[in-house]
Amino acid sequence: MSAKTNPSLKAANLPDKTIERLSQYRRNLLQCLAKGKQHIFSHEIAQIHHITPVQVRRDIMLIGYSGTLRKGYDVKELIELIGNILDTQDGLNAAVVGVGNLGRSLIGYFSGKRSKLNIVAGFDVNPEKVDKIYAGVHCYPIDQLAEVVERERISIAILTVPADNATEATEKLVMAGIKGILNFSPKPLNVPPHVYLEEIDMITSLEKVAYYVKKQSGAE
Amino acid sequence: MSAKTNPSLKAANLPDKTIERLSQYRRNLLQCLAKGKQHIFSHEIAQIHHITPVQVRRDIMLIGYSGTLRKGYDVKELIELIGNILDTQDGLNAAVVGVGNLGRSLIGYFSGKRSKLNIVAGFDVNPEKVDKIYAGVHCYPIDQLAEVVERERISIAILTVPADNATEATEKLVMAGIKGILNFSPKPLNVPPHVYLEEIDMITSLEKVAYYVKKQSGAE
DNA sequence: AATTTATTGTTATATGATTAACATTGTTAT
DNA sequence: ATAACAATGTTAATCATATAACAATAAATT
Repeated sequence: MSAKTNPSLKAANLPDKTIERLSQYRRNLLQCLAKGKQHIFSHEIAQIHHITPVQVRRDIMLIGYSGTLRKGYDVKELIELIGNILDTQDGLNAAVVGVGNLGRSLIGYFSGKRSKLNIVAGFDVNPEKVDKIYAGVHCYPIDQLAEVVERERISIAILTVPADNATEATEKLVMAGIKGILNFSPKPLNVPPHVYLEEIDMITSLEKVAYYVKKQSGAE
Repeated sequence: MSAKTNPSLKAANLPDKTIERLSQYRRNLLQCLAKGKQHIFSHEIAQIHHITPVQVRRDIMLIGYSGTLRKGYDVKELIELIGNILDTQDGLNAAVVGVGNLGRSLIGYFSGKRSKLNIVAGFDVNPEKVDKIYAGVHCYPIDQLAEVVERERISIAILTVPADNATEATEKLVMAGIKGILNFSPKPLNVPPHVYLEEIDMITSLEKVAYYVKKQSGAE
């Protein structure tokens, strides 16, 4: 592929926020497609996501796709193109580390949904959970982490252990060669630069809601 | 209170990201305090959270607090001041709507942790869950929502219902007078402008991790 | 055929957030 | 007492993101 015409090169530096929105666009585009909708306008996408049509068009521009005037974007093509950006050809495997309520909720959520992003293992310290199957996902003991990560080609970890175990678990994940971590624990984690870390801080999010509720309620 | 000296007025327009960080600072400051640490430098806070000391000082400046040279910030005072920003005097009550794995995980997480932000009720459509107690939280049927929200003075909803029920549940929440929603469902929700909406999109976050893992792994 | 309209695609501007630069000042060392 | 230092506090510059302005054009209308 020549550098000039390679669209993935153009997409090499997509803004972070655009990546997030592409994921969200795709989810809804899939629903549109399921409903038989073949074309969609930027303002329709915008309305669904409560953003401006310009933003939608800009995002789509950045991934190098073009719609047709007066007809909008071809839903199927757009989905495919977003897939080219977000997915790998062979898909990636993920593991849930910490099979508590949250971990099981995530397993249930993903099981069988995406073909390009699969949860293929769970890990837990609790012997009662080990070797059980949760929504089709086998739960292994933590000390088999390195072994299973290699065998199942797991590159992503979803960290849902209690705060006190988060640091230790992270070290093991890094040692095992994990490439990306989605951290739900409220502890700031230390990972080397080649491991991508994404945080979901539910407590902070809730406190933020509280802050804005307070603010709107005529302040103190 | 004069406008000039009222610190809450100054704090009226704190950046969104600062609010998030304040919540995170506080969590760790509480731990520091528990360990007996009475003073802390900006670079220490920064190291914990993997950000720059300048950012920390700037955030603290914005809330109108001052440390002492060579000694850093008084941990206790800083915690208190962050509390003034984030908390209300009497605290706020929250409800978990959708008592599945995710909902229960959140209930378990918060139960008895924060005095200023309490989960006081759960709601679910499943008759088997109704009137059960989860980690001290009573689960009500959805059709008692308005009633219980008023009685328990609930202003915040944590929405953890399946995607298909999210829109309907949101309407009911808005009708019931909820002031802020923390939405875990992957559906874009429609709320009037006086209701603050914060989204946690776990699927998008995971797809983002996948994207960056792909990107780092030598592309394609 | 000419004009209007509805839409996309792109460039320019504005806003928001982070980082850098630097000014300030107690404390320690000489 | 003076100088050097280690920290804070603030202003300025840079960077990222979103919004606004507008250019282009195919389709519909007259």
